[in-house]
Amino acid sequence: MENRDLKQEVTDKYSLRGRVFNRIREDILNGKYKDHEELKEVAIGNELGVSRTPVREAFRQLELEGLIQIIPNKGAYVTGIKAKDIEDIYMIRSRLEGLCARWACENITDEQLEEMEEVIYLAEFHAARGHMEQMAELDNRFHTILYESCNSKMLEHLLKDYHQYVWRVRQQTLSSGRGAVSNVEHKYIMEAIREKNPDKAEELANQHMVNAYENMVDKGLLEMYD
Amino acid sequence: MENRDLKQEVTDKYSLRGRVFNRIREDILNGKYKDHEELKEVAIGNELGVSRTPVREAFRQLELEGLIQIIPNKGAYVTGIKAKDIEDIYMIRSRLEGLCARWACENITDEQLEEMEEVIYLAEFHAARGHMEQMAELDNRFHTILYESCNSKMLEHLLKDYHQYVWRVRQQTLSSGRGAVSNVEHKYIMEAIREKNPDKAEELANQHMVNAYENMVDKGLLEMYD
DNA sequence: TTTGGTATAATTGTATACAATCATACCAAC
DNA sequence: GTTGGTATGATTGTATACAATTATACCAAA
Repeated sequence: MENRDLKQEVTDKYSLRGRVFNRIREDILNGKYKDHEELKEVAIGNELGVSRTPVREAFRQLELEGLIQIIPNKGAYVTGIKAKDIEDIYMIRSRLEGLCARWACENITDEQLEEMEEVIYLAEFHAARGHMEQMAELDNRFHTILYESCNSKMLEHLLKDYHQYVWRVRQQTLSSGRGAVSNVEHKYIMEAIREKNPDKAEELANQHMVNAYENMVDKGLLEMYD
Repeated sequence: MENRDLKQEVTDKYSLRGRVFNRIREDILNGKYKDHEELKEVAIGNELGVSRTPVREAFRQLELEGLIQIIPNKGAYVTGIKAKDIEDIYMIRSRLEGLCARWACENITDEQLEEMEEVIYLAEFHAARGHMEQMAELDNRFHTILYESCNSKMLEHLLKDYHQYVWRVRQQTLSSGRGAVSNVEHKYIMEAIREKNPDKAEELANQHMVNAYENMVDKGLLEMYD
């Protein structure tokens, strides 16, 4: 399973199926295809200039990702993200990011720790100036480093999936004033990891997710998802 | 996403792709296809009496399940389960079963609680008589009820996936004398859920998984996976 | 013997053709 | 008007044909 993500990346870049998969995934996450909308193989094939075969294969993958539902002999329907899904994902992530931070305590490399510190330092800078674009990018980088530092391809893959899945919601969260607070929490998590305190790291990372979710609820950012 | 599993089941039963998918999945989990073995589309198609198309679609799903790795223009290779994967899964499950038990406290129905109690009662009976087959089945039922009682399709689906994934290992665990102990832990979890004590339920379910894993390590059941 | 290259075979990637299933429209019987 | 059924069209399921890529075998040159 090592290199799985790398190979996947290669596939996505060079095969028609991979390009179709990414395209539809983005279109769903960005709201081009709305909830319950039917995706027809020929229509999408024509739109992207490919035949039905790669489209069908992409559909099978999208189904397992939970983004569409395929009803045999009927069709493929978009499974829009709902407020309940977001809540579930954030709670699941809270437990798993906690576990990830715990494992990072014994597996993180010096290079990763250094990069984390740099990311947090940079984020302080951009938070003070309200640079939302950069904040989103740095938040991404912090979590990606954390996921990769736990030495578990299983957990890393799972967390990256969920992270992607709620991407659109996270954008809004960060641009709603929580960026600075979030970054302070990142700093505390990093410090717990650096001092190899797994209980503290797990608890902080766990709480970090709960806070992020509660912020979204308070700001009413989930009301549009029902 | 409601009914996703149901529909999936229908697909698996009646479509060639579904049958191919299940068949290969089983063959990998049961060790017929060994680690790093190459799966060829035509060979498997001939063996099952179908063309390459349903085989290819099944491959795409198996890849996302992590059971095979597809290298573009080269082939599909079995990703054998490794001892490290099992450890990761059990630790991930420990956190998630804990969360599941917590949610069950406020969402479980009276019928589900009753069925749980029946399962535990029956398991006491069979444990005393060393009926391994029945113990495995009842363990399955307990966890399935628990997963379905949390009112989260997301978490339910995730836990069912992992549960399936480590199925073979679990068989051996239960037939190694832990069945009775495991069932007592089930009873405590159920009681915590019945008295609506989420903190206790989460902690007990969490520890239940850790215990199951440590038992496997002690009994040396993981040594064959490297 | 080793190395390099070319031809051939094997395998996957994609497109298309045909079969099976499902949705719709229309008409007849009541 | 409503119900039931049949015919038609649309859509998915599967098989197959062809293209592109990769692996293998063999031979020639060093």
